Amino acid sequence: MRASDRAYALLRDEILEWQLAPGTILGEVEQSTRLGISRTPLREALARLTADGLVETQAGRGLVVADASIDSVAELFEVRLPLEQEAAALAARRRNPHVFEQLRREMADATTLLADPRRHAYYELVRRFDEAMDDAVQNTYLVTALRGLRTHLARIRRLAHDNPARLSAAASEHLLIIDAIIAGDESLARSATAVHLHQSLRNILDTAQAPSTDRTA
Amino acid sequence: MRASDRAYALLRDEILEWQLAPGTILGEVEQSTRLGISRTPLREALARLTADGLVETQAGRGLVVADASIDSVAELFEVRLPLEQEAAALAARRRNPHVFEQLRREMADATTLLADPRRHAYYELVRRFDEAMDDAVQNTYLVTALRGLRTHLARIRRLAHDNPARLSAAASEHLLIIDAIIAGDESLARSATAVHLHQSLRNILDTAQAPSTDRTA
DNA sequence: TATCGCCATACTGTATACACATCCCTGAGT
DNA sequence: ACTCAGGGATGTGTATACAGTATGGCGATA
Repeated sequence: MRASDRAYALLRDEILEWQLAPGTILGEVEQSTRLGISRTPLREALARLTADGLVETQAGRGLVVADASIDSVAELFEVRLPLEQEAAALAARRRNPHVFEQLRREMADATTLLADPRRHAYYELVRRFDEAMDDAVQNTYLVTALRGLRTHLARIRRLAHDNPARLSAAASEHLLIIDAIIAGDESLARSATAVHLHQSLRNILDTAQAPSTDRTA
Repeated sequence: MRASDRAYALLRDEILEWQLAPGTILGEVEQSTRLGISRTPLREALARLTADGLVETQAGRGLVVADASIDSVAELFEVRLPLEQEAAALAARRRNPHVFEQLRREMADATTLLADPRRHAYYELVRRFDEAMDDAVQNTYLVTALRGLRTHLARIRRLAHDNPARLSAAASEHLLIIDAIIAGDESLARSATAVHLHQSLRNILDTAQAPSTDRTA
């Protein structure tokens, strides 16, 4: 693997996991030294992160980790809703039923996966669901747009907390979306997606650490 | 201006204007020599173009200009419709009326602008309309997604042809969208956007050079 | 004659050196 | 004491050199 790829993946992870806080200055010399590579591949990594919107050029200070707060989650969902709805509708139209029937079986068993306190298997299942959607949609522009949103969502999600009850409910919502896709019911796919995103947003806002003002622990 | 910026802007223009055909191999040495810069800034430009989706890595051949054909325009509009609709609705909700009232006056005069056979002023007006929308929407994620789509649309548009009749009709459609935004009518903004995109797509498909099969001149 | 293997070449990926701009700190003058 | 100018240091942008890898051609052998 290329050094620039490793640098990109590492910095991306660190930003998404808030190990690099918003506003952190990303000096080329400092970061390349830290990662044990030269400035050339590091610059390439920073360029990609900038294109992703995870890094911004702040006048005078050079590149900094892009700002992010719970306030932007509403903005994010404003775009996510129409895109995920369209994706679900297109998936319902073009899906391979077998793929989603398999996912349906696994999602119906989600309770089992949620027994694990780390919930690794559950998140992996959701990831495979997203992947199956991307594949079924057969629209590279849509998938590209959704990927960008998911990146930012992953970062902001870290400010909120999942609990087993919410994840169990989310699994049920996913199940309905999958049913709609299998049935080829575009209208239901849109509605079920709207429901899921609504509940997801509510959970994030309800469990979020307070924005701007310090939380009173 | 940085050399990498110039290289990016130039290559981007050449790709959008089909001076660099899809599949063209972009060798680093060849291109950096042609543009009179070293490989370092050229690589940065190519990285940005890759992020834009205008350049792809083709296994074995390195970087090539991304494929594009009239076939992908349907895909493009599948994403464009929900995004532009949401943008129009948000703009109707958050707009500054004065900005759009000014645009309305100019758009109502579009016939005058269309007298110029190069239609420079007309395209400039449409560009300012898009800009006003982006500003009114107040959602960076949505604007980013739309910008990406517009880039690809600009490239594919070159395969079709505008005529004065179509542009005049398009101006009327824009006018209705602007009216809806000024009135704060989100529903009408969505519908008027759907109408405009439908007609726009139809025009592109009707006037497009034949896809895949050679046109019989 | 066809296929396999080897060698030369070309190109990408990385490191490093250099040029230029900018910002901050210090010192002197008002 | 405050301000402005100069200089040093730090950092980005670009060029170039070097290393490693992959590819294409050519030759030899079956």
